[in-house]
Amino acid sequence: MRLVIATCSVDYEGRLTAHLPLATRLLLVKADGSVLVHSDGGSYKPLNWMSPPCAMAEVEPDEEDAAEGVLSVWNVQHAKSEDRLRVKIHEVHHDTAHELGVDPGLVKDGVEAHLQALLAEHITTLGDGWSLVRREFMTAIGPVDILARDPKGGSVAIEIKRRGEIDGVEQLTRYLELMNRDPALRPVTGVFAAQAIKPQARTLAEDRGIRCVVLDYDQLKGIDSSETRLF
Amino acid sequence: MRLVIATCSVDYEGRLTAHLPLATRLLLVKADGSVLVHSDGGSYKPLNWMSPPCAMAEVEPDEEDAAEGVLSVWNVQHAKSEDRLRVKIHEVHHDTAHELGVDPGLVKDGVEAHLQALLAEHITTLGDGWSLVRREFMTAIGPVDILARDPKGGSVAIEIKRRGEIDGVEQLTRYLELMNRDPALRPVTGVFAAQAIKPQARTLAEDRGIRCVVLDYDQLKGIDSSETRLF
DNA sequence: TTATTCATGTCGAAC
DNA sequence: GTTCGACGTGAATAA
Repeated sequence: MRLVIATCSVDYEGRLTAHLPLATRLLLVKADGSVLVHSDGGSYKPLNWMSPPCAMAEVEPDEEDAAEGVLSVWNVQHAKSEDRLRVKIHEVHHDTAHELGVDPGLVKDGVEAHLQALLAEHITTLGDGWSLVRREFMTAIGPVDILARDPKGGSVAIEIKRRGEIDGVEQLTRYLELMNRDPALRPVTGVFAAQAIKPQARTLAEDRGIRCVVLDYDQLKGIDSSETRLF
Repeated sequence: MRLVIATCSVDYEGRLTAHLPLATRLLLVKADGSVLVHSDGGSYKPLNWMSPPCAMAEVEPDEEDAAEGVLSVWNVQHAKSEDRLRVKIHEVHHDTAHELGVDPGLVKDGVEAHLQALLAEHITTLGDGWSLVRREFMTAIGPVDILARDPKGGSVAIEIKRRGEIDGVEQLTRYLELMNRDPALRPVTGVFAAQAIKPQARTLAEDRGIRCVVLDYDQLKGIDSSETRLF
């Protein structure tokens, strides 16, 4: 990993065209050749970048650039597309390289899969007499998160999202439409479950007869650990 | 901006829980207090991070951590949420700080708005005899990108995306459903226009009688500049 | 402020 | 390799 603090201008050409005027920035060159251009603020997203696979070539500036004070030009070319990043360096304030080795990677917890497991385990969160049929119930257009049975024995398709938005309702609607064509399954009703449901998504869901349920992740986890404690 | 190369472990707690085992990484502390943890590969996305507004406090390790070789602990706390990042530093290989100043920011070109303007200007790309009614035609659930008239005088709602995916078809479908309830507008047909259309989106659109059109950005731009050159 | 949509999205997993 | 959906999505823009 190479760290360069430099006064530079940057141009990107690819899926769009973008330009960064002359200013002092961090240029980060990773072992795989990828380049990030960071300012001293904003978010984790660089001002400009090139993703791997790519190759970085440091070349002499042409006459015109040299006359404008450019010391060096970095041409970063993506290996599989026409995306190209060009960094014109006017002044270098810092330039070091470091050996980091391969990173062991991130361990995550708390995402949709976990929500699905918790709700499947505690399906009675939806009401007394509910039972789990199966998780990841396969249909022609993909798996429904949970297939359950309500107290009256009716089939219920449950779509789980961390954030309940309109596209989740559309997804569940497509599943329901398909499943209700199957004589062996129908009638199938829907439940849209999420940690938070946007008003527009709720309106659309309820308009289509889909029940909306807000899940409390900590509470579901709490049920889990309190039950575990009993045994 | 502070650049630290350190052997460290990192824990994030917030919208999810994540852990990074001990390894050598770049720790980037920006002027606003935000922290990025980068490995020497992957993409522009850090392994872990804290977005502003946040505060970073460097504290002494507790006895247990110290016994495991921790020299220093960074507690990074988000100002408006419970999100917290904790970096346990075992060894520092590099530590420098740099003044960068405020960045003038990025200048972009070539996004959806531009596509919309180009297609509106060259609506006959869709066929001879087509005419523009208006851009951003307002409906109760939001603006339709372009409302046009086909050679037979029929109203056409056009949805433009850079990449045509299923949610764009759903969006257009909702517009069409709504507009076809209006006696003053109906019948309204649909065109789904994008620089590239995913097969699944195309299938869904055509199944619903929506015409799919692939836009060539460079060609549209070319028409533009060649016309300009004539006058 | 909230709500919605865009993104050079990125990323991972199924197919 | 391609397609698909999730993301600590983030960021900008409109309401």
